[in-house]
Order: sequence, then structure tokens, then C-alpha cells
Amino acid sequence: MIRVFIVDDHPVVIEGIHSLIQNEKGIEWAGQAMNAASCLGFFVNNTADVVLMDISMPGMDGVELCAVMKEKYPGIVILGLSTFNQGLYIKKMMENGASGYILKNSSKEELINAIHAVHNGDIYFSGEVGKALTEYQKYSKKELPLLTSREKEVLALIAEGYTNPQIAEKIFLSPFTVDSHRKNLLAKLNVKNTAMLIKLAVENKLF
Amino acid sequence: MIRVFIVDDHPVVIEGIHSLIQNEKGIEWAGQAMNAASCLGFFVNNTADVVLMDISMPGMDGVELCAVMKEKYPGIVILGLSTFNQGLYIKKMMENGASGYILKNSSKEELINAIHAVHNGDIYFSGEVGKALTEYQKYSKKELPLLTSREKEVLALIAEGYTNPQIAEKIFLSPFTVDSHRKNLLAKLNVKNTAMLIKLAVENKLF
DNA sequence: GTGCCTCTCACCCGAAACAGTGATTCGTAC
DNA sequence: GTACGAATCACTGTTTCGGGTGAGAGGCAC
Repeated sequence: MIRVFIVDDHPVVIEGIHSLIQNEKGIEWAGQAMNAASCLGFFVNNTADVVLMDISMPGMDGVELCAVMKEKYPGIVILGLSTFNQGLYIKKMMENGASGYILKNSSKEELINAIHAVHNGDIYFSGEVGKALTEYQKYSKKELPLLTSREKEVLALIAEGYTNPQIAEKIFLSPFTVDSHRKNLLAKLNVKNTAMLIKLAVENKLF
Repeated sequence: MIRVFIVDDHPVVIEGIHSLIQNEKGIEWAGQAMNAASCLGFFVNNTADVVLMDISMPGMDGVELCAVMKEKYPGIVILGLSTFNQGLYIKKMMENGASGYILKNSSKEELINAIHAVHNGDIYFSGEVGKALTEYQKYSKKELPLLTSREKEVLALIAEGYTNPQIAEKIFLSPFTVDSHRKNLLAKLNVKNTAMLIKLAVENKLF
């Protein structure tokens, strides 16, 4: 029996999901909350197996609540829930420990499938959400000029904290040469100092 | 009818999966390849709906091949496949556009489920893999000292490429103060220059 | 009220980064 | 064979960073 708890600030949604999963064999209604605080309060003295969690709520939002819940109760599985389909939030939610994500307008089958899948330890995204996520990833990849192999090599060493002279010694080059590569990196990637360079490099996995 | 293609350098695995999915209604065997080059060759004149792709192969590995395939044929869905269960590779594979991931010792049901799920646009991880991924994420989060709000503020501005004097002007502080915060950041996070600082900050989302 | 931390400001100094300019070698592509 | 980019090296400045050190104001805890 999978005990399902729901956190959502919209009573309509709670009601809707409640009616969808009641009478569903293998699934039990554990309780509900309309904000993060109530949710945390509930879990002081109670528990559940799967938490359906709205991504946008007044006060502490789902993304944050998700992190707190997984920190306190790592065994509880969280399934993100939202009316809108936004890659960035989904990604954040996953990074905070959610096991899946579905839209509120999912069919009953999708909802039941998702609950069983995440309870089973699987990670599950409904089709629409999966699309948004991959589109987001594609979109978030900026078009960046190609770096030469030497440049990537130098870039990696800069990111590890080596200075020009140290890099020069490490890869048997003149410090002047390393400096040249460094300047080319700044110019190519259109940034003005090391901080921007490394931020861009890490975010876009340039090395 | 879902046409399934498999890329794996182990004939045994190809044979095994072939026998598992043959006679499975709705699934059709599109072909096979034992390395990245053969795979790319096949798709010049042919196509498939779902590609089961080994993560570790001689020459170009699955992670890289995955990126190339999704670049050339965005419509083709890729399902990662591996004997071992390593969070880092799974994450990389997903970042390169894979839609799911299963282990080679998955049951027939799991395999069929996964194929249908990813073909449907869902993202699917089998339970064991999901566990590895979340464990990896948990593990990869280093324990870092807490930064004060001012420090986070300064850190964010450094990451955007501002110099100490510019930051000072921006948040109405003395350049000396900004420099102090900057030095505290280096000391607290145990790094020795801006490059390491920003790398650590971006990787751990410190601001 | 005595610690402890945060935030603030200050100065010195050497090292490193950044800007500008220019040059040679080498391979590859047309 | 020439045109181009990658890779190499060189010099000169100016700016910024990073290490060390110190100190005063305000908040909070015990």
C-alpha cells in the first residue's frame, strides 16, 4: 500500500487528485497540506511514501521544500507537480532530490503510473515534461566558438587554480605562450576576466 | 511499431537483447552496431526509433556518440545501457540527450517498459539506476562552509566579472571591504584564486 | 558583559592578470 | 603555393589580485 501525501496551495487540485486516486487499489491517501509549513508539520508525527508536490506555492516554494524534505526524510519519494511546464524549475526540483515530475492535467493513468514508478525507485517524467526538459537543455546550450585543444587544456588548468607560470611548467611551454592562449580564450568567449571565463566554462562544460 | 537499434561492443549483449525483444509485439529489430562508427554509418541510409546504447565502448564511447547522434538526428530516442551503475556517466549521458537508462541485467519487463516509455517521450530510469543517480548527486555535494549574505552577494558579482572597485561602487562599499569579503571567500572555501573560487561556486551553486 | 561573528574600512607589497603589439613555425585546405 | 589558423614565443606597460595585518562598530548568545 503506497501512502500518498499532497502539498498544493490550490484546493481544487487537492480535491481533483484525491478523487482520482481514491478507490485505486494499492494507493492510500496519507494527507494533504496547502503550504510548506503545514507539510513539514505533518511529517513531524506522520509519514508517507510518496509526496506529490506543487512547484509554485506562496512562501517556501516546492523547489525549496523538496530540498528540506529530502534532507530530513531521505526515504520519502517526491513527485513534482505543476500546471506549467518549465524546464528550469523541473531541473532544480530534480537537483533537489525529486524522483519525477508530472503535469497537473495528466490523465489518471499517467498519475497512477508515475506514483508506482517513483515508489518503485524509478525516475519518471511524463512525455510532455520530458520534452520540456530536453528542449530546455538544448536551449540553454549557447552557441560558443570552438576552442582548440591547447586552449581547452589551458582552460582546464586555469580552472584548477594554476597560474600562468605553473601551467607553463606543467605542459612545457613558455609562460608567454600560456598567456597568449589565455588571452585568446578571453577574446574568443567574449569575457573580460578569469571569473567570467570560468563561470562560462563550467556552465557550458567547455573542458 | 517501434524500431529498435542497438550499439554495443559485446556480441553476447546484442544477442541477448535481440532474443528478448524478438516476438515482442510492437517492437521491431532495426539493426545493430558494435562501435560508434558502424552506428553512424547505419544511420546515413537507415533510421530507427529507439537506440539502445552501451555507455562504454572502444574508440568513441557512448557518452560522446550520444551527443553526436542527437545532434544529427534529434528525433531518435536514446536509451543508455550499461553493466555498471555509475552516477557520473549516467548524468553525462543524460546531459548529452539520452532519454533514459537501464542496466544490461534488467528483466525483460523492464527492458520493454523502458523502450515504450522513452519512445512515448517519457524519461525513464530503472530503479537501481535511479538510486545510483540520486546517491551520486548526494555524494557529489561536498560539505561546504556557510557563506554570509554579503559574501554570497560579492561572490555573485565576482562571477559576473566585476572587479573589486566596480563591486564596491555597485553595492556602496569601500573597495577595501569588498577585498576583505573576497579574501574571506578564498579562505573559507579553501581555494587560492578567483578561478578555483568560481569553479567551486558554480559547481555547487553557492549563489 | 564577555565572547564570537559579521561587516566594515585601511595600508603595504609582491605576484598575477590583462592589454597591446608583433613575430615565427607548421600543417592543412583550396 | 598561398592563404589561413593553430601554436609557439617575446616585451612592455597598467590594473587587479592575493597575503598579511590590524582595527572599530554592531548583533547575538550564554
